[in-house]
Amino acid sequence: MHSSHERSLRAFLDRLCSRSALTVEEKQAVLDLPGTAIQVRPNRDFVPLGKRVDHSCLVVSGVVGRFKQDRDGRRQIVMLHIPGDMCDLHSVVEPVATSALQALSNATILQVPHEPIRAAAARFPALSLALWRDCMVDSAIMAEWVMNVGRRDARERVAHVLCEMAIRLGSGEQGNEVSFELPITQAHVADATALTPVHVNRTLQALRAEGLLEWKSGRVHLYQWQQLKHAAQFDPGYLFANMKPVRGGGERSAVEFHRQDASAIVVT
Amino acid sequence: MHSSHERSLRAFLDRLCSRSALTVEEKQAVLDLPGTAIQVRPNRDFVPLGKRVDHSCLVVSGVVGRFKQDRDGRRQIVMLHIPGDMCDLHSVVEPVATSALQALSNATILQVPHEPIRAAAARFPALSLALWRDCMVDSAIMAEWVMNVGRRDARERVAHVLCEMAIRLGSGEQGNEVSFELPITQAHVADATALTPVHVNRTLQALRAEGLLEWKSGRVHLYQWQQLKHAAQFDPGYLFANMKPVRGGGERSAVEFHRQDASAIVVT
DNA sequence: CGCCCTATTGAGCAACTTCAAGTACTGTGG
DNA sequence: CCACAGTACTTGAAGTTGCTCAATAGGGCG
Repeated sequence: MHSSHERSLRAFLDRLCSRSALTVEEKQAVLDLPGTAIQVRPNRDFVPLGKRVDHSCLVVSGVVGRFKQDRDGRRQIVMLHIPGDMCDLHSVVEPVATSALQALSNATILQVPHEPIRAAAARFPALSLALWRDCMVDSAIMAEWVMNVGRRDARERVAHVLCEMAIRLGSGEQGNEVSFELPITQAHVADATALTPVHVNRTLQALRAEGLLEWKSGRVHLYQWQQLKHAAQFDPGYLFANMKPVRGGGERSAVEFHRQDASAIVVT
Repeated sequence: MHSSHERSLRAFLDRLCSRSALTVEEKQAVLDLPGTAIQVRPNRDFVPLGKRVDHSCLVVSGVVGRFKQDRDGRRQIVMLHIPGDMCDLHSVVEPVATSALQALSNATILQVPHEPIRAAAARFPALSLALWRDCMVDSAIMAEWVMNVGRRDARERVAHVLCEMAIRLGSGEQGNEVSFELPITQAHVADATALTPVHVNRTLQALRAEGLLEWKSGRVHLYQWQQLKHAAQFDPGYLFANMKPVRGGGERSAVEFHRQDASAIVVT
């Protein structure tokens, strides 16, 4: 029991540490957070719209979507969350949910109460900044999604989402090829890209026909990573993957500044 | 000189205090922040994409847009910022800009260096949470924009943006009527709603023909607020306006919980 | 084997775009 | 005070992308 709980928190800690340098004590404070694991069914809100919550939801396994819905039933996924994401971290400072959370596949969620998170943040200012920073990466992703859904055509949109998932899941590239598990349906892709399921289907067929990808039984193969990136107009800078973790706010000496600037946030 | 500088910071402090309860010392720490005011020309980046910045930009006057652009020149505004917004606050924890900042009208910006902000945040944990919370409101707005641009039709999109601006600008309602200054062009609305300028024009004409609004020489009149809200499917909860400011993370006793829940974030 | 969910296909349609021209502001200099 | 220039706004007609509706095929599981 306890070991799986700690493994889940470690995934979250790894996420934090990929962008923020933390001390041993700060890391331990994260690993010491309490939490209760729950199983959630696909396609049912586990955090409904407008709900005031007193815990954040760490995705342990599965894929989670943040949903908006209007009175006509039109749905939009505004964010996808993968294992290691604290999909609800913002609720630490703003506990009223402005979008619903729903699993897209069977998923395990670790509910981490806000109080201990706030206590740790208050005790370690650098940890507070790390959590804040994590939220800002999600924010940068949503900004990119506004662009994706607003200005790109169907082909670019679908390709872009897949490129993003490839990077966020840390899929190992082998040459020009990338592959990863993505246990979601075409209808979910439609909700994420603001297309209809029918059109997502046709778009995927076209990409498949070009030999750019394959997607069956929950596994995506991107056969021509460079070409797909280009087709999607995908520039991974906004994901802040592969960056050098920074301590505190990211302040740096003039020397460091020059040394690092050229290679900042470059992901091939 | 100094009095205008302090007035600008006070606008930002008011924004913070509308959602976060701060002590006198914390408030003073905000007002004591240094900054240099600059004038920026419309339609030219004052923070370019990919730039590493060491200050945040407080909008003193005018309207500022966060822009994404692709290699074909298609543009998307992912966020609008109004006076009192620290449009760049996220750069305190993530100094590399993933979108460009551009004024839409003549604007005055107060550049506030990161270092003193971080120092104040480290000294006052509640202030740190308040800043974080402010960023999360922007994040909630962007989530709503994904929905706006993704799933709503032209009429709803345009109406929704105007409703949002009405609330954020704190426009006084008189009965069913709202009015506010919005010094931006139809082309900017097109960039924000992911439409073409031509179609924005036609959409505004239709709304005007219905008697829902008037927009001339930079002033917007919404004549039928309730009807427009309905037409836009606008629910202002995501703006966290008119909420009761919370201390720290927003933790509350069970008693408070019940007392407040019913009236939380209700904006008519 | 049969059910349910997901994926696929086809045909007609609608919303929004594109291109291209023309009109009305707004501010500036004479 | 008017003429001019530049920007913003408006109009029309034709073209496309993606939607809607509806039906069929495939795949996993009890």
